[in-house]
Amino acid sequence: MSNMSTLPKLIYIADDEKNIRHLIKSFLEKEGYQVIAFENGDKLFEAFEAKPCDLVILDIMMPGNSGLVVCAKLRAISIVPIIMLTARDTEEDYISGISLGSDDYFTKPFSPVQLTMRVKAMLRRVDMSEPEKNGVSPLIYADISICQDKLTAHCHEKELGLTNTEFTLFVYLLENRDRAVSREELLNKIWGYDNAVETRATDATVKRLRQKLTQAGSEVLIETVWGYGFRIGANQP
Amino acid sequence: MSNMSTLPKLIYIADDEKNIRHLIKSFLEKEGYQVIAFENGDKLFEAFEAKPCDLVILDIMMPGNSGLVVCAKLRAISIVPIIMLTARDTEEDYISGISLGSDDYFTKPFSPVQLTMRVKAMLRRVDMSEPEKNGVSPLIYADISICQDKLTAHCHEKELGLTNTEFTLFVYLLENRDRAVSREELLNKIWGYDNAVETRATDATVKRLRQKLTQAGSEVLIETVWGYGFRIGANQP
DNA sequence: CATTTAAGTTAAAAGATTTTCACACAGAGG
DNA sequence: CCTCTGTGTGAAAATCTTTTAACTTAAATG
Repeated sequence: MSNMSTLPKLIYIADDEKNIRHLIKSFLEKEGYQVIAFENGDKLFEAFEAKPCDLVILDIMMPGNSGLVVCAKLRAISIVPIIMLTARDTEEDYISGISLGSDDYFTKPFSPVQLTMRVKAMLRRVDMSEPEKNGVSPLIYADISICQDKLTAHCHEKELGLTNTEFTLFVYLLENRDRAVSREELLNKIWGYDNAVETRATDATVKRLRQKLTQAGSEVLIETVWGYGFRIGANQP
Repeated sequence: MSNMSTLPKLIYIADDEKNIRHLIKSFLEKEGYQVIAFENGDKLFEAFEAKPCDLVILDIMMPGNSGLVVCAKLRAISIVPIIMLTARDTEEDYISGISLGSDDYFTKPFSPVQLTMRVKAMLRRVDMSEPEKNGVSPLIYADISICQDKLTAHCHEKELGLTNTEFTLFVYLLENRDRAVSREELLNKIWGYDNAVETRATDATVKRLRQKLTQAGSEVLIETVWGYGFRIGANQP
């Protein structure tokens, strides 16, 4: 990363599950952010009043004030980007109806890579609006260019029309272009930490991805590393 | 190794079979890592809470909490790389359905050399992401260069297209370029510790390897040590 | 030399893994 | 509700790898 020269961004997390808290914290710290975790939303709010941060991640289901309440309170005093976490099924419907200012939300179990991508994109965006930086440098590989803000992938001006999973997987492979990635790893990073999907789910997604790449006439290919996983590569046209 | 100047990496292993524990331990220690072995996962987890390590190797079938549970617990508090070991057949199906965060897994009996390679690759990767080291120095011998991250071998820009076994065998010979390696040794290190394959398996693999080397026009050759095994060498062109 | 033992070659069999395809299922949006 | 889309699964088909077994060739030995 080249623009990490400025101050590291500060991120607050609130989740009553110690495990999740740590998981998110370590993932984001690896990206170079400064992360402080709280065991409930009220403590986070207190801290925020004392010292505002650049982004907030809030679990909804927590002792004390619900994440929703904290979100509203935060939103009342700040436009800090907020990401909400919800347990699948339990609150999902409830949430989708309400939108009191969170900028995004994830259902558990979420994909660490996707969460990280989203955080990066959000921070990039606020970073951009303050100075007058114009564009984000897209992720480029051979004839493929990816806009992580728009979540689009282009090949020669043509949109690939990737779905969510495909996009995340593709970006992950691209970011690890210098090595082979195992199926296991993909499962954990893309699908999430306690998923219960078969390993072949990766194959299915890769297959669809390959198809779209081929259709678009890209020279990029997802090579198979037999008995292991995949690796990004390109034809020499 | 040139970048071993930093602190030695710390690796935790949990396996109830004393033999396996020691086998892995000695292999990894020979690579310069600091290794601590535990007889079950719970002890490992305790130790990890007290002092985190850089990589974890977990057997699944163990007294006390299953390796799976420990893996999930670890994953919840850390993104430390985890490698799981499973007995073939016994739990494989069971496993394939579950994937709670291990970064990789091996089925017993596994190849010590491959396990070591994988460990090295993983640690190299995390090592790389912290500072801004760019490339990994490839393993080079004569006109052959090997990228252990991509699992590829090149000769004059040309990919050799080695299979898994071929690759592992080749790397092993290359790393022991200064001596002859017996068939027995290869069988143990590459094929695994309690395999039941015929000795001829090595010959078949070496034959294919030689063929691919010749086809690629490499000057590297695998010499035969009569009545013993093989040794790497090269033509003086 | 003849003999014995080891190594190299093959091709076929056996084994694994990946790819493909069709279908089921769930959520999103009319 | 119904339809559409995105996704995961199962099973067959296609591939790719590895092992085995039979046979040939080469090296040592007396």
